[in-house]
Amino acid sequence: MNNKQELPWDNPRFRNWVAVARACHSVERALAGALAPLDLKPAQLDVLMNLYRHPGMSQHDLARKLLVGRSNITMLLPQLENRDLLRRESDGKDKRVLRLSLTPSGEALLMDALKVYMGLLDKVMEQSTPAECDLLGEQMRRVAEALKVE
Amino acid sequence: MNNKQELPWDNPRFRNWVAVARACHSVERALAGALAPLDLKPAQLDVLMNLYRHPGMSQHDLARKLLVGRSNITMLLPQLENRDLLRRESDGKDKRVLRLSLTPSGEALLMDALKVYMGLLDKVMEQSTPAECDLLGEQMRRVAEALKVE
DNA sequence: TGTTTATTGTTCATGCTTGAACTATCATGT
DNA sequence: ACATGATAGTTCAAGCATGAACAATAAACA
Repeated sequence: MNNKQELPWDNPRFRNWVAVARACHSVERALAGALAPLDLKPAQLDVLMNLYRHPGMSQHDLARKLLVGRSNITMLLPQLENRDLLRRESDGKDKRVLRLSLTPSGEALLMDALKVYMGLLDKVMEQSTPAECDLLGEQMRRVAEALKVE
Repeated sequence: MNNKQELPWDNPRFRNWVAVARACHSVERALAGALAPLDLKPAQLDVLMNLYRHPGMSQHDLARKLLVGRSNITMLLPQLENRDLLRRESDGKDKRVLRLSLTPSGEALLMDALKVYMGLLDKVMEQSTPAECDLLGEQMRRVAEALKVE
């Protein structure tokens, strides 16, 4: 009756997910270092990326996209707004919401940051074929989906 | 000359890594919620897991394993020690280091927490075959390795 | 031996994230 | 129109993680 027989480390899901978490953590920290010269942090880059793809977003929608509290957005945006990287314009129809969009300099900084990010990912995923890479993304999208609605 | 042609979102590595990061974030938050009844946080679970597998570790080694600063460990351990989940015993040969090990109740709590963790992973990775799962882990170990030595 | 350098763990100030309470605005239903 | 409830954003206190500076100890070497 050795309980090691049922240890999670013998389970593929567990063992491999631990690797996912570690890799994610490593990349996050490496990204933070690589973005430092741009005076940008990963969380701020996430904001810029989402505003680039979804201009006119509200803060609430942005918070949901980033899986983060609304108050976090409130604390995050003024820094970027003061650096003239994004605009917050109040919606004409609903005076509660603020519509977010990148300024040209915000877009320019985003492009620089994305080059940095891509450089890091190219180095880090060098050994994965495009097919493996797509399979990876597919699994991860399923994982995120499984946690979405609940 | 549309710069969208070279946007990172068209690049498999970028697009799929974004999915990895999002999934990781989701699982982390779901795990935090699932562990709440045990009054345990993901970072604390990481500590218990590592001490279970590597009893007698020093705080420095633990910090490196967890990809975290030493001061973080210093702030993290007293909570767990006060709950009688782990012991810190000074090394006889080197009076600087503290040897860490789980107490029986620490091990018991770890087992409970692992059941919770496994339950979450089973739900979340339900759609991935063992082979896919292993490939996933293999890629992630390569990613972590690529960031290791530098 | 004595001096210099490295390493372990701690302390502390800083910044980030969270969740709860709050205000202002809109939507619903009577 | 009016009451009720829902939603967007803010404020605030609390908890975590970080990195720099520090004390104690060990290692390297003259």
